[in-house]
Amino acid sequence: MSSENPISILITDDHFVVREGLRSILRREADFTVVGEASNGHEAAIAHARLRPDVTIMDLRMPVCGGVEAIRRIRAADPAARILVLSNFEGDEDIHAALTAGAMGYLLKHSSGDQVTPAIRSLMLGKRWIPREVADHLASRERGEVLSDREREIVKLLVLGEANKQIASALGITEETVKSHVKNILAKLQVRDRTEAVTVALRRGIVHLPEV
Amino acid sequence: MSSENPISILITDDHFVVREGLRSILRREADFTVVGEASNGHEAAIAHARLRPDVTIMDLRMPVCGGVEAIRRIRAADPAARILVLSNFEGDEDIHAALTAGAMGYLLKHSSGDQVTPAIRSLMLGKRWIPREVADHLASRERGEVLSDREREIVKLLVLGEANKQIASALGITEETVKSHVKNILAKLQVRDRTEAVTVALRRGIVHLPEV
DNA sequence: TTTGAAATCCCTCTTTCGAGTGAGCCTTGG
DNA sequence: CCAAGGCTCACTCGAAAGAGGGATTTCAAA
Repeated sequence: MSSENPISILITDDHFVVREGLRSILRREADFTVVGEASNGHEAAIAHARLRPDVTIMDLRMPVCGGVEAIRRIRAADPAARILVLSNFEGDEDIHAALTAGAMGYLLKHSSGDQVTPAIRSLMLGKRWIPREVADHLASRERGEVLSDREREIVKLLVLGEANKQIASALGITEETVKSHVKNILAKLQVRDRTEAVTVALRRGIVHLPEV
Repeated sequence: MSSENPISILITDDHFVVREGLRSILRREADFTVVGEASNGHEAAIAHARLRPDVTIMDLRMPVCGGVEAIRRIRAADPAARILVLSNFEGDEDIHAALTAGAMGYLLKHSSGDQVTPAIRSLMLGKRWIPREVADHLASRERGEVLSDREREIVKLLVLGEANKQIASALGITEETVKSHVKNILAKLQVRDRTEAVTVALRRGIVHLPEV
């Protein structure tokens, strides 16, 4: 808009090509200035503290330190920080985690790309930017039942293929208790068995595949 | 190199930001010309037939039609086509499928980005471009046992959480046969149960999570 | 031709899962 | 205070799953 108030932007993404693409898109706006880049959540938090950008574009799935954790840290240091998530993933859990951590906007990478600029301008006006597509996923989470912390913990072990007995000893509880939790998880996720529970949990972003 | 022989490039990726990033990177080379873009495998095959680019940059996981299928089609129409895969995923199965389909190079998106240009130049010299990181994954596949077509088919159903009985009726075979296959799958993937088999298969790119 | 791998099927046996039911303890929020 | 939900455990029971044996046919490679 006005060249008197350049908008400073910090880009966070572990993919070089994506960072480059964002620079290219943002360059088209005369009042946008990319003041820094980070390739993981840890770097992002440090860079934000130093640069205090008007807007931070944040990927979610990054090595070392994920985007959600970075959002938490940044908002803890600066509650007014404006953070725009740009993620591949549309799991309702990812979306919810990012927004409750303090993100003000959420874009999907496969969206047409002409949304980046208006999203940033929206955040600068103090308004959120949540596309309907994203909001729908969030709504589906509210409708469906939410796993408790303990249940989430169990799902993580289910993903590793652990048997109930092993989960029990890992968590220091009885196998009966594990079975009880698993039963509740199956009901909440509306699946028939633990294997389906794993794929649904992965799709919804409740847990992620272990790296390598 | 020489401005007399501009190298024409087709970009295929479903993410706008990535396409933009590639354009930005390729623009720096005076003899590179991006002649077209495609956002899925189907478009890529059509665009390639029309444009006959010197090099095609290809993502693997795309909606409608995946990259591997696109590579097959393009190479069927033009066996000399030079295709450079640029993928997030490092599952040994993805890598193997792309290379046997006819890809001449394989880059990972999280690589530093300064590899794109040399990779293209390498392909133009008729040489492959397989980073050690990628080659290692490929080697790990060769070491480990490879699933047969039938076993792969069964794994797809395992991912959906189907019970042996349901898999049996879906494939028109006996439950005993399914159990036999599952047993072999567990042995080949070196896992304890079907749930772990699912996560390992997903990590290795043997199967993918169903969309939505 | 022999060898081997893949796919099919069968049988036994043990372990694990998951449904069903119930119950005690603790914390949090009306 | 009390209800609600989360976490814990117990017991039964039928249904799967998986280990461990074989066995057959087919088909392609050595």
